[in-house]
Amino acid sequence: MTSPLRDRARQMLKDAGLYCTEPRLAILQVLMQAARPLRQDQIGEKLTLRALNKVTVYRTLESLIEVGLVHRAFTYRRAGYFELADHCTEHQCHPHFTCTQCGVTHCLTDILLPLAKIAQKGFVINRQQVRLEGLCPACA
Amino acid sequence: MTSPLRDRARQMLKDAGLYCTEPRLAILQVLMQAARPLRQDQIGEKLTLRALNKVTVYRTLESLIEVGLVHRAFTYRRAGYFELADHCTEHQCHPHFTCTQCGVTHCLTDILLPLAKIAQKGFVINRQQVRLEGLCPACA
DNA sequence: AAAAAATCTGCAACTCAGTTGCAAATTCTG
DNA sequence: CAGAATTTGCAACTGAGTTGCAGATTTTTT
Repeated sequence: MTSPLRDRARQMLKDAGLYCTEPRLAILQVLMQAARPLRQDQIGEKLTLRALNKVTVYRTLESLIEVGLVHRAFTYRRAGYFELADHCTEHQCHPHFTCTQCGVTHCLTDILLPLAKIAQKGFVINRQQVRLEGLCPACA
Repeated sequence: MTSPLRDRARQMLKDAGLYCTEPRLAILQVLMQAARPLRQDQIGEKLTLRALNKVTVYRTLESLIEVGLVHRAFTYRRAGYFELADHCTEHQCHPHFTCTQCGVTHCLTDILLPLAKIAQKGFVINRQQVRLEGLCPACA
């Protein structure tokens, strides 16, 4: 029960200082083969060897995130926050910067993405959102 | 019970072709005065005239989104999706493009934001995520 | 301005993602 | 291999967001 993929996963866990357990190996392998961000339940479905309790999946993901092997990805649905579309054009919204200290959101209007470059490659953009988090000048 | 803010809200609803109701006026006004994206419960708390059922708040936000007056904003927590951090440096993750048709996520490595420009203004960036949605070349 | 039509609101009950406490199982260390 | 440290699974829970439906409100029609 070994494979190059599995060995790489094992090494990643070792390097990160995490216990090398079956659930972690399995989940890491699923993510390494994924072509897109996956939800907890989608990860569960892709597990071949044995089913894992969803609590385990969530906790495993949490540890993998903690050591920097995995991160969370956004989607428009289930975003949880709402704001006026005020400063946004049809397909593009000004990049936002949210200060993790004071919570205020700044609109960085001059840091727009070079959309033309993307369109040039044949991508049709229907929704764009850029989000930055950190400390604003006042809190830094 | 009228004010410039309220009048603007009223006009926005009218222009959008929505019934001009008390809950919609109230919620729109809250969002117009907000310095940051708000959750449903935070919006509820800021309502001064009268309390609104959370179902009403959610449905109102949904209609406002439908007509383009409001949009959803991301946060790292509660993102719901997970992916390997593989291609990401410490504070910066490659811009992602997700095709709404086939669901595949592409990494657009050469469309990075000019981070230096932002740092120059005194912002400290701890987390950055750029997400694009639309049609990929194969699906367009 | 009243009545009819269209739409919206609130309630109660529900679904579904994600969390918590704890005992049993697994992994690492010496 | 034994003991210590950590992880896993279960069951039960929390909290965001949804649904059906009856009653209320807004707009349109006359």
